[in-house]
Amino acid sequence: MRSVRKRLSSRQHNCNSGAEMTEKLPPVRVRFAPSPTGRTHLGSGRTALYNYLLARQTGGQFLLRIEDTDQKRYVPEAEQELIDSLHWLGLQWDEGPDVGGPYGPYRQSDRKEIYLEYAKQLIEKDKAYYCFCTPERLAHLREQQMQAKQPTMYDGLCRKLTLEEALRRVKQGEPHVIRFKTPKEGTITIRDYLRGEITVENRTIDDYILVKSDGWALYHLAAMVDDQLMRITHVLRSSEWLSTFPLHAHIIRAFGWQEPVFVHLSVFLKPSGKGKMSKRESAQLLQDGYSIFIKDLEQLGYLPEAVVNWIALMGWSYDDKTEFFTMQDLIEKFSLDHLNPSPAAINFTKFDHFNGLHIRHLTVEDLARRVKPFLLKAGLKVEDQKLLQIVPIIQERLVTLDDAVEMAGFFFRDKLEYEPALLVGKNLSTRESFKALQESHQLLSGADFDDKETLEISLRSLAERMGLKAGQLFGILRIAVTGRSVSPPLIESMLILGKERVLERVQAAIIRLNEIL
RNA sequence: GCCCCCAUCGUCUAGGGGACCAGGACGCAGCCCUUUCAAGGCUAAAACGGGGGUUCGAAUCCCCCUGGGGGCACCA
Repeated sequence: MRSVRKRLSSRQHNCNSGAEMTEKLPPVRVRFAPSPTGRTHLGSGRTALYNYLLARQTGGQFLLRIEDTDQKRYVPEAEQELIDSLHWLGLQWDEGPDVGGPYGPYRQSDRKEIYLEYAKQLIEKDKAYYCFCTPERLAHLREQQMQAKQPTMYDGLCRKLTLEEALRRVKQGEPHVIRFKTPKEGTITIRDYLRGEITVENRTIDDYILVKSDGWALYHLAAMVDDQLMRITHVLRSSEWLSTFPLHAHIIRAFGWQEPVFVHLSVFLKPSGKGKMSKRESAQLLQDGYSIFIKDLEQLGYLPEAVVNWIALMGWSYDDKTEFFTMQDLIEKFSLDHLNPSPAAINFTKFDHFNGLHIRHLTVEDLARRVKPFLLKAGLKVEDQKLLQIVPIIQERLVTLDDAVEMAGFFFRDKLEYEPALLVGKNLSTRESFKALQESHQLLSGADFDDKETLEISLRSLAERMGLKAGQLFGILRIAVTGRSVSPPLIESMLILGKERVLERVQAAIIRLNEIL
């Protein structure tokens, strides 16, 4: 059963007399807390999006918190890419490292002392302890446990130390970490919004390290402290965190804090549905014109609107038919209650469909504005006035913005390149095709290029007079005028191109065909 | 190996015990429209992983199996 509403209603049935309704939440405080260690991908984008939607819908706040406590893995470019990606998607945060806010700093590397302070509180409460075991001993221990087919966890050696003894060794400068003192008996019951209650035996939860020997806190401590201090009400995060969720609950309870609502979002699987995306597969994807990295998508000619619509629907649905959503629609309609806990395979073909859909929803001016950089990048000399005329005839044919280069490039090129043999019409001889071009040129020279209907009628009657099908004639002219066997509608293209250039091109075609006659 | 989560067409999904010989979308196939390609319209093929329960009745609730996924760091 995938619907969460059902779980909730059965749970709340007793106190609710069964009158279950989807109600709007009071204002939430939510956060997106990425670690700038690599490129920003679709999964992060979706997590950020859902958080953002919830904040906007309820009139709450959306915060950006940078989780950079691990200096070894920090990549400066990653943070810039992250920010660019979120902006491109249209997500703005209310509080964050760049915009500030009342609960800062929003960069964990600026909060080192805070975490240390809270770690010490836990030690005082006997909920954490100093551990002096070396990484070597730990690695060795793990190896032994693996071999013995035992669960791999800390054996609790330093847990037995008295606080006095530990403090003495700390004072002597002995390297140490701080570990959480997980209860070893009983169970803990935690609640994930999508999955309901999960009960775990405490003995399966490790004494995780909270503070490393270099004094930096690990995620488990830092994130819990920050969420509390920043007054976070709902934590929407990747389900990769589900396995450490019991630990997190223990930490929160050890402080005596109230737990935010936890929502663990399903992960994205690679298109085959077998496992997460790997480096190698990402490279292959790019070859095919796709990418899981948001920044790449922009360059490949995808619309942020389409990305948002697409990823919103991977793991969430509104009803049994609506599929087109703008950001505004999503803000209004998004609900935690229609989230799907099972993993979803990424489907780029569907993404293409959404991109086309959103392209078709753009105004002509907007689409022209967005297509232009792609044409320029291809080295085309774009005239704005002409582009505005072209856009309506290519709009419904574009899958990505980049497609415009192939589709409309002929409007902006001086010379067309194509195989002369293409000028031979379907089921026609070279001579017949040559004749058709000559006749066309003559007709076009005297034609009026202001009216589509008239021009089309004249060309059709020319075809008829020559005993050709309209399609045969149009096919030849299409090559002559656009250089392609597939193009936007021919007559409209000719009108936009203008009489002079059309005649030039037909003339050039006659010459070329003459060469292979 | 250990722990946890998940399970409806190929894929994304609808499904709140009877309204379901399971609905929508992408893709695929066919047809219509048509100067090519699209877009649009119509039609088709396509799923409740298996086994046990509970119930008058199960895609829906429970258990087991199987399959899939995630985690098991002085990463996040």
